[in-house]
Amino acid sequence: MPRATINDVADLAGVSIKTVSRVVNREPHVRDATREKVNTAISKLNYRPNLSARNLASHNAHLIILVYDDPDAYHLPSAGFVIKMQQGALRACRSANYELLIHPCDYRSKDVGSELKALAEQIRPTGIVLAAPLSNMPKVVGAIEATGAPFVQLSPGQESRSRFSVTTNDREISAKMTCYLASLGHKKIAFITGHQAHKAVANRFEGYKDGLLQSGLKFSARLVASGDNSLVSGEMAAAKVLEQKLRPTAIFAANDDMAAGVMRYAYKNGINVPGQLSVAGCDDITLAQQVYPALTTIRQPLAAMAELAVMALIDKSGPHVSAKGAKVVPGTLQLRESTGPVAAD
Amino acid sequence: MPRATINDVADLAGVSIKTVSRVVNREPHVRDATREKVNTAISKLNYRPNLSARNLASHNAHLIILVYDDPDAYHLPSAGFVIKMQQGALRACRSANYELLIHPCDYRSKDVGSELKALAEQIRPTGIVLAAPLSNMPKVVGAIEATGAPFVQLSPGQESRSRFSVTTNDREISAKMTCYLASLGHKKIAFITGHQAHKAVANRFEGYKDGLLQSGLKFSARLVASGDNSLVSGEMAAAKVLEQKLRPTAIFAANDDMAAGVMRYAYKNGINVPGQLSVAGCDDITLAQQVYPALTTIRQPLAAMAELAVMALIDKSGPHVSAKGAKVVPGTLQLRESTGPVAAD
DNA sequence: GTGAAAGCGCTAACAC
DNA sequence: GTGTTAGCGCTTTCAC
Repeated sequence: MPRATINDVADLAGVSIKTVSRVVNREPHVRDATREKVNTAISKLNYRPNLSARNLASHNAHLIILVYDDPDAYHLPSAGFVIKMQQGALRACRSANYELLIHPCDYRSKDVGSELKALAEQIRPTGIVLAAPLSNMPKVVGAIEATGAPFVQLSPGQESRSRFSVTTNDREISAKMTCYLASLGHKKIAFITGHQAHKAVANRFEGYKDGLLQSGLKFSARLVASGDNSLVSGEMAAAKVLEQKLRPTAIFAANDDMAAGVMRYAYKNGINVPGQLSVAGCDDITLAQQVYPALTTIRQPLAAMAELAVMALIDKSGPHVSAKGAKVVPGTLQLRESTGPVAAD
Repeated sequence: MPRATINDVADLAGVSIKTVSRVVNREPHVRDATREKVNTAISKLNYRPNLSARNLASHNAHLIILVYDDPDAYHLPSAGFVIKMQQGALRACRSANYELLIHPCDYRSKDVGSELKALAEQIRPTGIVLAAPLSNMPKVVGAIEATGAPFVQLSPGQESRSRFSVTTNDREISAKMTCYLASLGHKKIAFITGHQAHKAVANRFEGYKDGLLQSGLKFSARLVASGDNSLVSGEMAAAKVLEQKLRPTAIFAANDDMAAGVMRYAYKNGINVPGQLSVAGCDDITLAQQVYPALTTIRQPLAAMAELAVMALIDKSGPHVSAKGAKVVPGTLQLRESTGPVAAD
């Protein structure tokens, strides 16, 4: 049987289609009795509004596009990271009866800009959520801005006063983690930096330096190694900082994957964690609880951030894209088993 | 500026909108010269067809819904598992200019059936891809079937002749893995079963038994422990089979998460892998290469399966939903470092 | 409070 | 080969 239309409902309820439309869209100015009649007809006919028709007439696709770097293309976002984002975005979409379209892409491709431009023009979504590191690439942001589609940047690394973004307190919380390690008695705390393209991750390095300062510790370049956010790079960075005279007793990695790499190095080389070496990460992805011992890390409120971003796009109440500026959802320390007091010499 | 419509293009090219429509949809019966003119106008105006209008007129949403169990709700699908599925589905969608809508849900909820029914009726997608374990729940499958929406079951565990499904050779390949372990000299090979709801995972247990038979080994219930697909359950299952007199020298887990749990147990208890214990998993999720030593496992061609499922929904050529029956995409053994020859006594 | 009429931008069916 | 004419099912505008 063909699906019931707004006309069928109107006929059955003995009203005009406009009234049905009002009821469906929860508009005011409908008498309760009328509303009742219409609702009865709706459920009797099992009526559901046709989205395409609604979108065509209202010039609103009722659709959000979530754009992020493809976990397969490189090792930037881990699968758990993406899933968390999707969950937050979906939560917001569902509560407002919007649909979510996902669009992973390769941030390294020359054409991301035009690819996303075409996407926005083709779909004409209600809004776009742009995840890091795409959110901190001027070419990408510029391309989307040019289409006129409303968009929110997730963790752009550096806020723009003229756009709307949602971030977390990377720098502050990283300082706090560093202070925590120092409070355990660690004097030589190494840091593994993350991927170049990812500005938000770079902020964590600044936080590390802040933390050293706050704890009265001296910064040493020899206690810093660079990674690219991947587990292997963490493993190699661990080798670099641990195979030298100035040997750290704690390592703080800019993300969990690299921290897991550090633990893998420790395991291979018979170094006890946290007995001989404390390890801390950042993000709190699933992996953090799968490694042994479970990883002390910084819980990044990714789902909440994505949810807030979508809300800003679709909700009239609450913070709105048009407001510009940055909304900060603070992260928190997750103390687990991979960190402990410094060993007596 | 408002977006160009098909009328603008027709005007500029000096043809009718129908001709423009033909060019856009790559229909035949258009002279090359005319096509050329239209294409020029299209790019000059940067014209993109309005999807809502197209869908409304053509009664096709050009949209696929991917339904799977929410990784957050329980520990059934790991994030990597979901991402792989999404990637395959997206690949197929993009090549055909379809959009993908994701819909994670909780398979344990009483209302999944009606939830999915409402979804299908509301969106009226071109088709639905239903992942395991939802794909093997009669209530869920029945609800979707009732809407009349075309759908494909992913790994339903047991094939139906009256529906279309895409599966992998769980049983055969698990037998092969068991034989491989036996070929390394292992005589006592334990198995950790997976989650009840997941029929496809149960097939792996059958494959394990087949493999024992093929290798001339005897099945013993004491070498079997049950898990629920989660890492912790694998850890507990390892404890069960290893803390007994009939101690296995190899453990084959029905998925990678549980295999990682086994390795975690081994690590905690000073058991060398693969020196004293060989460990094998199934799925080949990212985690398999993140644990140390890297996990020998069965590579499940999840992306390929999802891609094939979507193709069946949208592509006229190639296998089509209407064909019914099951398409099998074979898995393969991934030999890594967690398995080795049995230790001399 | 409610309704009538006019589209939204496209495809389908059929004419030429 | 190409064009004309009707809708698709809804929202919008404005009248009452």
